[in-house]
Amino acid sequence: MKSRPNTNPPGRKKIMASFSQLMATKDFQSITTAEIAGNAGVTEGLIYKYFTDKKDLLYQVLNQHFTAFQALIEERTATGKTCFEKLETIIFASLESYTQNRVFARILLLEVRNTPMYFESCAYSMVKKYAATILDIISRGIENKELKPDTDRFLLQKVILGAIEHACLKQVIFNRELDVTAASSGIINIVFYGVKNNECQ
Amino acid sequence: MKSRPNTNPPGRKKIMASFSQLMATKDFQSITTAEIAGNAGVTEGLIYKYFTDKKDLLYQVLNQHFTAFQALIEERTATGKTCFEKLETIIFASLESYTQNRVFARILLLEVRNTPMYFESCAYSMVKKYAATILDIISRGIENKELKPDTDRFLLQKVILGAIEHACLKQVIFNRELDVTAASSGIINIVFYGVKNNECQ
DNA sequence: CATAAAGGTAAGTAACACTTACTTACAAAG
DNA sequence: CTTTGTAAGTAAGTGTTACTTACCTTTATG
Repeated sequence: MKSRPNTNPPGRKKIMASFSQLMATKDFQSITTAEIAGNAGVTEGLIYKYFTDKKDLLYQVLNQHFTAFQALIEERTATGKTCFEKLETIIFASLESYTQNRVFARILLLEVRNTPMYFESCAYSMVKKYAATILDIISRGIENKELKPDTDRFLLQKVILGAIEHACLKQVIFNRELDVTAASSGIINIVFYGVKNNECQ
Repeated sequence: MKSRPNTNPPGRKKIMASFSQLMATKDFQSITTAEIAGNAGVTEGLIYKYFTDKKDLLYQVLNQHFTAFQALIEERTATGKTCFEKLETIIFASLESYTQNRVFARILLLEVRNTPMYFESCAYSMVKKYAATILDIISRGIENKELKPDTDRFLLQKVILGAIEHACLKQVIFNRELDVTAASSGIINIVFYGVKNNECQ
């Protein structure tokens, strides 16, 4: 009675790949299970051997992408020194990931949030971990006096998260190009130095 | 042959009201056309006399809410004097609307963006108008030297839009309370003055 | 080699968005 | 007062599609 190693069966991999490929050109709703199966070269029933739901398939694909993304983030932010540098790195990496992997971005920013079930999925816990990373950098920035002591950590976190999303939202939706470097340095400059003009007029 | 006035038939109104009511407790996908009709006291077929689609119904309801919202925004921003005040007003009004009208917020922030069709709807042109209002305030702020001359207007617009959204996203999703005053003044302070600590340490 | 479990298939089902063909109300024109 | 054209509303389908159930096939090991 051997407990077979948790191998990822070829059918399962094919289904996820097929689905990812379809998501590159169509939205979730208009992709049918028949289409996913046909494109993967398996039967429709097999989808439900590995995924409870069509939505579950979506979450699993998102989770797969997010796992790679989170690893990248953690690796890169380890090297940064100041709070400023770390936040710029994380913003840059986020925007870069979103623009280089439009499927990932489209799923995360446009397709999953409409279902309550998502917020109980493992994909969402990855998002929470990502958000926590940002919050942690902010907290340390306050501690070492790099940031103003009365900074609202949670609000700053939300401003940064929102800025990242909206900086690439239009580009992701309409498949346009984005200058990642300019956007990330622009965001971090606004948030750090503010936009108020202090020069004498 | 009298051209009857463009009256809004009772059936149409009942359908929109019924749908709005259902959206308060359920997500779009799990609301059925039979449910909408039953709750409205009409037959299913009538929905398709007034709306091309279930999605079209969603957009029309959103548009209705947004029209009221945009009127509010325009009325209030007229009174503000400085760029700072105007932006604070618009952020406050947005957050207030989102928290007071959760259905509107849920539709706008979570339910519509997943379909390409939305971006051709009249509801989306309202959103563009709203975003243009913010951009206009920023542009004037740069002109009259209230904002730094090298401010990236479009990026600042995105930071503000993103901040508004993320400031209330969690509250909208999980139906929690939000301190609108604290959030809006917090956002505007971060964006105007920045979070960098300039005090001598 | 028996067998148990995982990998995979094929046919079917229920639900639901949307259609079609029809009826009723009603406001003017003749 | 009748005719007529149109808008409001109904009732009974229909095709598609997500999901199920029962079944076959391969493989690995006790």
